[in-house]
Amino acid sequence: MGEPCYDSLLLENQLCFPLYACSREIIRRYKPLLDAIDLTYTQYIAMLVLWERQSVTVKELGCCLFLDSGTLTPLLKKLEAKGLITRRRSEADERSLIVALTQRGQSLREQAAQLPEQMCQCVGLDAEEKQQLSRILRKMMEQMQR
Amino acid sequence: MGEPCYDSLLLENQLCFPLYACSREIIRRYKPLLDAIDLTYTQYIAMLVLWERQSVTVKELGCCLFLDSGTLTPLLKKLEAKGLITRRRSEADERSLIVALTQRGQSLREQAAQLPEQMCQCVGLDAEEKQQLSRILRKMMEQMQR
DNA sequence: CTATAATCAGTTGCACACAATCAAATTTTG
DNA sequence: CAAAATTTGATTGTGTGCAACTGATTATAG
Repeated sequence: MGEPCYDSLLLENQLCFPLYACSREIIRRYKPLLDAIDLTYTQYIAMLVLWERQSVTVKELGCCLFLDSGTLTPLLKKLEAKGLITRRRSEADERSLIVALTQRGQSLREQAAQLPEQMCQCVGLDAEEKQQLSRILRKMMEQMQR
Repeated sequence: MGEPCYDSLLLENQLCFPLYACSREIIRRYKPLLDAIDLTYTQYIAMLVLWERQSVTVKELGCCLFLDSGTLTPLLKKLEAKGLITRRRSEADERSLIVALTQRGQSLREQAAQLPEQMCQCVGLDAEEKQQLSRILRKMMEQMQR
C-alpha cells in the first residue's frame, strides 16, 4: 500500500492553468495599448461587438461575450459616462435595454484598428499555430456549452 | 477612398478573446467540484503548488502562478483561516513569508485527486489536441516573458 | 561602516466576474 | 382574461487581479 499517485495534480499537468495564465498575460500586454484609448480589456471586447453590430441588447452582448448582467451593467454605465454608447429601453419589449454606439464611440474604432496587429507581434506564434489554437479553443467552447 | 478594413477588430478574429472565455468557462466548470472541498479556483492552484513543494515563500508562489502579493496575501490568509496552511516569517530573511501545509492541508490532497479527471471529461479534447494546446500555450508564455 | 538601493509582503483602490436575489415586463396556460 | 411561469436587467456580496504605494529588512557601493 504505497503512496497514491498525484501526477494529475501537478501544476504542470493542468490544462486550465496555462489557459488562465496565458489569458491574463495577454490582457496585461493589452493594457498599455488600451490605456491610450482609455478602455479596459472588458470594455474593449464590448466595443468590438458594438463596432460590428451598431446596437445590441444587454442580453445579446452577454451571449456574445459569455458575461452576465452583473458584469455588464456597471461596465456599460461607464461606457455611457464616457459618451461612447447610449442605453435605452426597447419600445417593443420594455424589459430589454438597447445599447448603441454614439458618434464618438463609432470614431474610436479608427484608433483601435492598429491594436490587434501590435498584439499579434508579442504572442510570437506562426499562422499555423494560431489556426490550431483557434480551432481547439472553439472546439472546447462547443463541448462545454452542453 | 473607401471604408477602411476593420476585419482585425472582429470578435471572431481575436486570439485573446477565446482564450479568456475558455479560461473562465473551465473555471466555472470547476466550481461545483471545488465547492465540495471548499476551495475557490485560485485557492486550488495555490494548493497545487503547496502539495508539490510542502512550503514556499509568497514570492515563489507568485512566480509559479503569475500572481502578485495583492492577490495572494488575502487569499493565503483565507487558507490559513481554514486551517490548511501556516504563515510565518523566514528566520534567515525576515522580509520573506513562508507558507507551509498543515496536516489538514496535506490530507485535502486525497479529496482533490479525482478532480483533474472529472474536468478532463468535460473539455472533450483528444490526447493529441491536449498536447498541441499545451505546447502552443507554453510557447506563448515563453514569448511573452521577454 | 554608512548612505543608498533593492527586495519583500502588506495595504489600498479600482475594475471586473459571478452567484444569488429582486423587480418589472411579457409570455404562456388553463 | 387571469394566474403562473419566464425573461430581462439591476443590485448585492464575495473573491479575485493588479497597479501604486508603504514600511520593514537586507544587500551593496563608496
